[in-house]
Amino acid sequence: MATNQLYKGSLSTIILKLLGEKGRMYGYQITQEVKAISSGEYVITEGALYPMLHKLEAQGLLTVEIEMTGNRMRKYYSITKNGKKEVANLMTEMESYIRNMQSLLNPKIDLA
Amino acid sequence: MATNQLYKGSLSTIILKLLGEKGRMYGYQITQEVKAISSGEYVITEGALYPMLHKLEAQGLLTVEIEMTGNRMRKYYSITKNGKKEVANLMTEMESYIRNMQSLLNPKIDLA
DNA sequence: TCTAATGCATAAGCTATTTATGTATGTTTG
DNA sequence: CAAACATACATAAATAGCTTATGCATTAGA
Repeated sequence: MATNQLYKGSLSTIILKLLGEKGRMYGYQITQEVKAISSGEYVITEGALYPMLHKLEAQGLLTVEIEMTGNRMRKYYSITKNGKKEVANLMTEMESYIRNMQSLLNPKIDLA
Repeated sequence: MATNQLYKGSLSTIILKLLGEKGRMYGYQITQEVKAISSGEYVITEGALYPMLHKLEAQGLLTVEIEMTGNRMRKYYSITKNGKKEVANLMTEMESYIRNMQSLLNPKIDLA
């Protein structure tokens, strides 16, 4: 990973939002989806993903169902009611963050 | 700090960009400026600020001049040529981050 | 005169992450 | 058909970027 540090702190927001939009997804699928949407610029590492999924489940924001595709296990995650509340808060924080960054970093806003 | 984790990783970008725009600033002044611009939503702690200023100086991205205002010390920082190169890279990364977040979190973009 | 603000600094601890492994199945390719 | 790569889960150690806590000193305000 020669990538930048900016994505730190946004993983839970991304996971919850994605599950809120797309319905059930399994871990590996989330990594592929995020990589695709970000044009390969954000690659979620497994060491970050799986502990985060377990944490969100432990917090009651996600539920999990294990399914077998042939001999291969998949753990499908879905967002809970509390998860939906939480994602709304996280989205507000993200919007506020982006707004503040734009203020801080683009002082040349055209107010004309 | 009950604040969110999203600001992690953006401190160096903010400092360098601010110094690139405003010219010389001292540490405390940076914290006040950032707090004001973000409407109090981003408060840089001293424990984060000063080590970062020292790090950026050690990397040759900032230079420092000590001045006395009466009996009170101020350390004025200015951006170097290498700092300007670096801030350009960091800005590109920030723009890319924000673009990717908007793709990931606002799937309902009007393409109409 | 006590408190808050200004202005610097560092050390310990926390937390989200990266890096490094590990296990196992399925698919592609030389 | 064997090796490499993709799929799919998992965890532990190390790292990075902070927060929290503390310290010192000057200045302004209640």
